[in-house]
Amino acid sequence: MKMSNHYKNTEKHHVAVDNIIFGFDGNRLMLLVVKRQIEPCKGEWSLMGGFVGKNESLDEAAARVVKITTGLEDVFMEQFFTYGEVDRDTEARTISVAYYTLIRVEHHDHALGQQHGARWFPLENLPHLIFDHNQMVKDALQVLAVKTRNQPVGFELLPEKFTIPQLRALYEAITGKPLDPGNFSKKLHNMKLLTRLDEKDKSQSKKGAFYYRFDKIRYEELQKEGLLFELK
Amino acid sequence: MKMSNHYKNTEKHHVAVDNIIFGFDGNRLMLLVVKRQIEPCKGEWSLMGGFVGKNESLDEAAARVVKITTGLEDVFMEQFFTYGEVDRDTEARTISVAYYTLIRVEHHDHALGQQHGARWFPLENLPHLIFDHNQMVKDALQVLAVKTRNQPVGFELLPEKFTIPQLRALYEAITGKPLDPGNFSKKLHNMKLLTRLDEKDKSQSKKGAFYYRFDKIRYEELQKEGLLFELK
DNA sequence: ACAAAAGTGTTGTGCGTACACCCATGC
DNA sequence: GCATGGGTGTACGCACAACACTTTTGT
Repeated sequence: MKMSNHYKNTEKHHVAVDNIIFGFDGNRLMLLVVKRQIEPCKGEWSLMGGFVGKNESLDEAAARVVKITTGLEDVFMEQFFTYGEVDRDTEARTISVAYYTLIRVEHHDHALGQQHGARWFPLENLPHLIFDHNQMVKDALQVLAVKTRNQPVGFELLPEKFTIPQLRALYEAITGKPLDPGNFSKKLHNMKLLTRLDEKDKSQSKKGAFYYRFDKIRYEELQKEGLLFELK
Repeated sequence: MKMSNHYKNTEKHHVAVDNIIFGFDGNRLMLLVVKRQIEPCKGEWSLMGGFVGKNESLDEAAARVVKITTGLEDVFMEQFFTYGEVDRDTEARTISVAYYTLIRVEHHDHALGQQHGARWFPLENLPHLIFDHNQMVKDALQVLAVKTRNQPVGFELLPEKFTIPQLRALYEAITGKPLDPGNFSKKLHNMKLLTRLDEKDKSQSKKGAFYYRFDKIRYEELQKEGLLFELK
């Protein structure tokens, strides 16, 4: 353990991570929020978050809070902004590094969730959240919407097997705008990131929509070639 | 002053801001770095940064460090990532919120800069910087390059009056790729964001290139209409 | 006259959009 | 057989890339 410290006279701050955890129920984009377990604002709705530990990186802290409520590891997660207004936390100055996370709702451990007062809300019908958490959600959604335009984000939110109309519904939920079914379908096929299965979902139509799987291998190949991130 | 504090048993951390300050000398993209004035690594090259004060927001801290070395206020500045690996600072755990800033080199107060050991380096010829600062520069440049594709960033780096070839050189420096002079020129005119002056710069060619001014009013109009940020 | 850079014109191509139309099937 | 959503085909336009070509003027 190091003894001398040239920074010892400089201010220290509470640092938290807050995680905007998105899910998708097939129609609507959902958000996982929790009943806050500590004062202040104990019992109010809040994003899932936590203080950054002494020997824990930011990414580790963000992953930790996801695991606590959902039981999931290795999920898609991205830091997007750090909130540092002096008075954002009513108790004491806290700087919060915000992440958003995309998970499959059905993978999530509901028992564990309930234990921690977690609950899914549809995005368009969120309760009031503490501090600046509602703003964080808005910002996260916007970042997600921008990403969507250039990158095939969103597969993380769907089941292993999904239909193109399901994927379209997800994109409509993210961007808030209707998409042309035909064009969407063709675009996806052009990307060649999906593998069609010999099975149809007939719950939505008589004809039925083919199930697909996301072709991760091909995705990684394309990324290596830099084709996806490149807007040309 | 609040006495009770429910967070009092939670860890606190040093929090810094580091600012990637870009400038442009007409040909090359430049970076402002300083000789570090505190231990550890005193005397080594470093990004301009500082610890976040007790009653100071992150944005305020980032603006403060810009002003210290350049004398400038109200510059274009954007937070882009927070670095929180446990060992990134060799002295003590420090979480750093990184910003990038675009300034006009000629506006910058050189005397003030020298006083603080500041110096401009061309981006392609940077010295070794402390900690993860070289990585920060890389990341900042990539963010800037992505932004460039959808938004007319970069005017902040040029003088009031500039020629289209100058602007093109800047974009080439940011993206690292050559651009077609003719197409670039036409594209800019189509945007209608520039006002042509009755004056030419003949230093680069016999024919001379017209000077332009950035039409901020028109820019703000377009932004309001959401035309610029929209990739459609 | 010539060189050299600024800038315009011309054409091809690929992609997104709009939308008509065909397909499969349960009722 | 008809309604319903899934999916294909087609036509148009725009934005961009490629590049030939004109303009300007110092030497």
